[in-house]
Amino acid sequence: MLDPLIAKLEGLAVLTDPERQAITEALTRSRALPAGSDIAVEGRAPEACTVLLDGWAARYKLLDDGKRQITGFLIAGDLCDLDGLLAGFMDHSVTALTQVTVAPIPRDLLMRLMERHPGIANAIQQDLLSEAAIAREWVLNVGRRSAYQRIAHVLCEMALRLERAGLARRSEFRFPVRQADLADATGLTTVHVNRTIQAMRGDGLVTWSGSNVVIPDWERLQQAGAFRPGYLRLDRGSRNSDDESYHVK
Amino acid sequence: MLDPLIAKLEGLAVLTDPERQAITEALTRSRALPAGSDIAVEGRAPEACTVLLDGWAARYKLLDDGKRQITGFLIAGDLCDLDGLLAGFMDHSVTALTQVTVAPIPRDLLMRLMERHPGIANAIQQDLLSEAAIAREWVLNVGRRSAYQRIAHVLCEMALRLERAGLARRSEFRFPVRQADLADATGLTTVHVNRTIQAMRGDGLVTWSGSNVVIPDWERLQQAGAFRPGYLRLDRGSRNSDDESYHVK
DNA sequence: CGAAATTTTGAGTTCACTCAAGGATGGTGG
DNA sequence: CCACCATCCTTGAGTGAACTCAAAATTTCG
Repeated sequence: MLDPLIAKLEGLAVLTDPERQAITEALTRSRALPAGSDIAVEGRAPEACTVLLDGWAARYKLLDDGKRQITGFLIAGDLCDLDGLLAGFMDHSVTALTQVTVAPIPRDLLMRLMERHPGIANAIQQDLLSEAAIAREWVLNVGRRSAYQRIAHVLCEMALRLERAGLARRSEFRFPVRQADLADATGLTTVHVNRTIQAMRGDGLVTWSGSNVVIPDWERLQQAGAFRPGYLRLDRGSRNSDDESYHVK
Repeated sequence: MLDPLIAKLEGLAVLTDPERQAITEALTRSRALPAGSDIAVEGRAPEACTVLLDGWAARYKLLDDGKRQITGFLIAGDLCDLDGLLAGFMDHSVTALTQVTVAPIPRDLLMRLMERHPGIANAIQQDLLSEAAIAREWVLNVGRRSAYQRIAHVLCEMALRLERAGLARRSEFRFPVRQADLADATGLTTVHVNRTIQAMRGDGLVTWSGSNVVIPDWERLQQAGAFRPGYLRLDRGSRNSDDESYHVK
């Protein structure tokens, strides 16, 4: 797993050997940042696309009164500020939830990669679409699900994303996110998140000690969270990755 | 305003004359749909990109228990299912809130337009980015704002989007959305939306009879909704529309 | 003009919040 | 290696914003 970015993009589109190699070559310098660092800041224009190679991060927005809403979690392979790079400014910030390793892909290099390698361009567009689909699902999560469902739903999403990225099995994984972060992701308070998690533990839905999550019964958790994985596009990569699949009769 | 699509795309990127003309030519057949029609359906793969030429529509997702969450409103010029077309399936549905006029751009034609006209390709990418930014803002709206703020925020967003599209002034516009729809957009119940609107009326924030909204004091509404318009990218179109703007020293 | 859809009002309830304090956990330096 | 401190998790008690259920008033539209 030298290159979680390749794994991620291959989940979205088909890459050729030269394309894989070009990506590997693009990731030269990497650096570590401590937990709490801002990887990207709302309002700024990134000069490079920051790839998260290790650790956990979160997209978030702040209100003037200090309230914070997390709009998505990022794991190894995710692109932190691709949208900001393409749009010319960040509409949100990205913070490191744990210590992270990140690598920049300079703007010009990224553009060249996309021009020369249609597979990369396609994968990147699919990634943007995927991020948007996740954001919409989160609107639903925060708007129409109960506290219990919201937390179960977030667990389901991250379990499947980690599994797809080859970083864990869905039944057992590290989830190094504080309850305060989870509260900001679900639109709840820390206290209520705590009580809800305890209820889930009581129901045998999860074992959750420290940052280790165990899911004894996937089906049950999925139902508890009213989770339908469609929006994650888990079956992509082979399909919809090039034009041909659209012309199937 | 024969072509709200051109107006919309020009708000996102710079178009050349041939590009504008190509867009006009792409919009041949248009058809009317009654309120309540589904313009796009979750899970399906659109064969054409549906342009909303007139009327109001909404993106939404349903839960099994019948709860509905609207994740965005669409007005004239907006692309209903571009993301579904590019991704190969819709992660959400789109419904007509009023009678609407829509025009399809067949998939192949759209692809050709994007290949031949970099300005169009760019504008479409910017549109996807803009949709994603709006979805993230809605996560914040539903997750961390009070009922009062949420409704004020939605009003602010739509006022500015209508104004940008040249469809109305921000101080006075038609907002043909039922309170039940607004409830589904803000994650509230109809009853509570009703009471909150009445409070806003009492505070003199809005005049709202039938579908006519008047905003006597924009500044005050903006503050009431903790609204910051950055995510709408109102000042784009001239900037960030091509590579050059990024190379400014 | 009348039926259907939408908005409005009333009364009681609940889920999630606030404020506050007590435990647990983990990292750091002596 | 242990003591200490900071951070995070947990618990308790009271509160409140938004919800539910139900019905009445109003608007819309055929």
